[in-house]
Amino acid sequence: MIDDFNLELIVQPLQDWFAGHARVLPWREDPRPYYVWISEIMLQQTRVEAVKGYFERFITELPDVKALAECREDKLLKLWEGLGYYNRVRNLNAAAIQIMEAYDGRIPDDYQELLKLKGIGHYTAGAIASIAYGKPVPAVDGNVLRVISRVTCDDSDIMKQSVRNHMEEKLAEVMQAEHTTVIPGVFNQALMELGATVCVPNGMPHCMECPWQNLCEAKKRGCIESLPVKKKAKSRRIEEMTVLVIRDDEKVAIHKRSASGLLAGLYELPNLPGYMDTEAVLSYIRELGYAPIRITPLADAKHIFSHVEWRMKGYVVSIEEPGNELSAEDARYYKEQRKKKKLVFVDAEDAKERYAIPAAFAAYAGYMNIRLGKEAFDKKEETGA
DNA sequence: AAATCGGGGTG
DNA sequence: CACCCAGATTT
Repeated sequence: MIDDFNLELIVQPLQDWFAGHARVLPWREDPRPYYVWISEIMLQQTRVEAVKGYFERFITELPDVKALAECREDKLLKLWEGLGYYNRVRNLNAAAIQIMEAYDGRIPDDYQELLKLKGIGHYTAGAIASIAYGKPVPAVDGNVLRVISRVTCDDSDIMKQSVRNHMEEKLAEVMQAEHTTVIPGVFNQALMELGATVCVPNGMPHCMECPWQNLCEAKKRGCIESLPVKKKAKSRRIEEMTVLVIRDDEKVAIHKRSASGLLAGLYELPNLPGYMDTEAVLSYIRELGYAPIRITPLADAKHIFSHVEWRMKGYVVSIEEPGNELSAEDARYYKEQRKKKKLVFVDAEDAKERYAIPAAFAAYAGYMNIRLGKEAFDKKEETGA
């Protein structure tokens, strides 16, 4: 139990260990508030390795709060493309505007003020206040929940908000004690570093490398593998859909998703609910007023989100613009249809440079001559772009 | 309190 | 395949 454990004991071994084992990370080289903020938002539910490249590109492109506040949404989404949880970057933009208007462009150093900013919750407010400003407030993330529940051998369900609040309180007491040796930014980062590199979530923790190996209650009692306790997540629902690569000689059709919901505001390949056969696809294409020349079925694909699984059937449809055999009335009707479906024809270069397209369509990206997801980012790293 | 919101690494 | 990750917001 966390209440039966003297948390003062963990401070010095942890901070000493961190001094020799902190990873070198881009946002640690210059922990100015703006860099801490951006990195913490990117790191939400996202691994350090995935964030590194995005962080460097983001701060180069948008070096300060003002630049972030003035950036347009399409560019923000493009900078975030592949990172996921796209509301994070919209919230960054909204918060930057808040900071410009209410805080004269300066990121607040107070925990309660930070909490008022869009996209900043308990964890991130604590991280910014402690790492960038040295304030003694906790930053409890998944690593900290795991590490503390193990060292104190606490079997409370860490999915419950009440358990998280209680852990924050206990850590706040330690950090704000009278003659504490806690260095807030070091202490919080060290807890997370220990969780990420030693007291790991997958597989066996590396207890022989742990600065707490002689005081860890879970290790003493041999219950490390049963901690932390987490209620199981609900299983995913499955959605079947048909994805279309509609193209002529030079361009391919894309579609802007709705402003709310899954992948809000991103561009996608046109798709239809359910599995459709060749004939159904061809009649859909004709409804749009295009003349299909050839249709080729593609390999089935699957994409897994946290709470949904897409099972996709794909087709490449080559089309040509209808000639002047169309009556003026028909031409008008078709134009209306396309507008209603919000299809945009772009060439591959534009799709790659300007439009944020989620990794869910990576399996079919090759047919539009672009790359998506991790492949896209690795490719950019190679070419130094 | 439960659902929503991405994508990739790992055993 | 399941689980998890430097979580926040909405319902």
